[in-house]
Amino acid sequence: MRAGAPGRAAVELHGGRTTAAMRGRLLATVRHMLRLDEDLSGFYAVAAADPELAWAAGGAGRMLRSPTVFEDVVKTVCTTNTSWSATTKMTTALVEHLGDPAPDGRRAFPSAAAMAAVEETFYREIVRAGYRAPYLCELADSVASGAVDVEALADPGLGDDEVAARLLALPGIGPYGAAHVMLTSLGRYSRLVLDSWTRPTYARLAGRKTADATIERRFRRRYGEWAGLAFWLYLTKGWVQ
DNA sequence: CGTCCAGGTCTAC
DNA sequence: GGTAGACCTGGACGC
Repeated sequence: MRAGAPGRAAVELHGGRTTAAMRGRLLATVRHMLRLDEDLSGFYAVAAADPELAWAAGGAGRMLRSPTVFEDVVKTVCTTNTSWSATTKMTTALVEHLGDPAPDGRRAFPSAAAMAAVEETFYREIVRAGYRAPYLCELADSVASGAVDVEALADPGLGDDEVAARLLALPGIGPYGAAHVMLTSLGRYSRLVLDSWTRPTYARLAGRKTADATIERRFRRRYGEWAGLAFWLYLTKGWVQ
């Protein structure tokens, strides 16, 4: 995927021939990943009245997500207590060793079944996941066996509290991970992602160090169910402006 | 070469 | 319910 003309994105296909059905599925996946059908008008209505976030009301806030919730959960575990370079190395190793290969040799992110088929030593020695190795094994096993259905967390019929509780029950997912998966993968914007990057970034922008509870109160008061998205955009304004 | 720590979580008080 | 300590790894940093 690459940027096309303003307001457009282009998808490049590598490898063999494609059928209309394949292209249809690909388009649906890309729409899903880019969250093109998301309705953020409720958020924009509030943001427009906020001098700090009025810029976002022009169309910001579509969080890129993976094709599956499982992939986002695994990647999120690989962001915890480590550097971004290590995160990319871990996820790259998963793809290179367990991913389903395409005709051109490129590989997709592995399925839960593929991840469940290898031993814990694979995650330690090849993926270099360290103490996360047993978390990744248990996660893959429970999803592959059907004991846990992480895709079901996208069900709009579920409340945020219920979804958060189920995410927190997953191995390697704590408050940060749950908030991160909810914001990026599930389109649930109420939780603030508080971690070693967002805290100091907020402190810098706000001009002073602030307790988590205070930050949450500020954003919840003004943005309610959109608090997490508002917080994220407040922090990342510099990325796009 | 030792220490610290990076987009935290879990366990045991 | 809140809070120390341990936890893999590897790059950055001070010595």
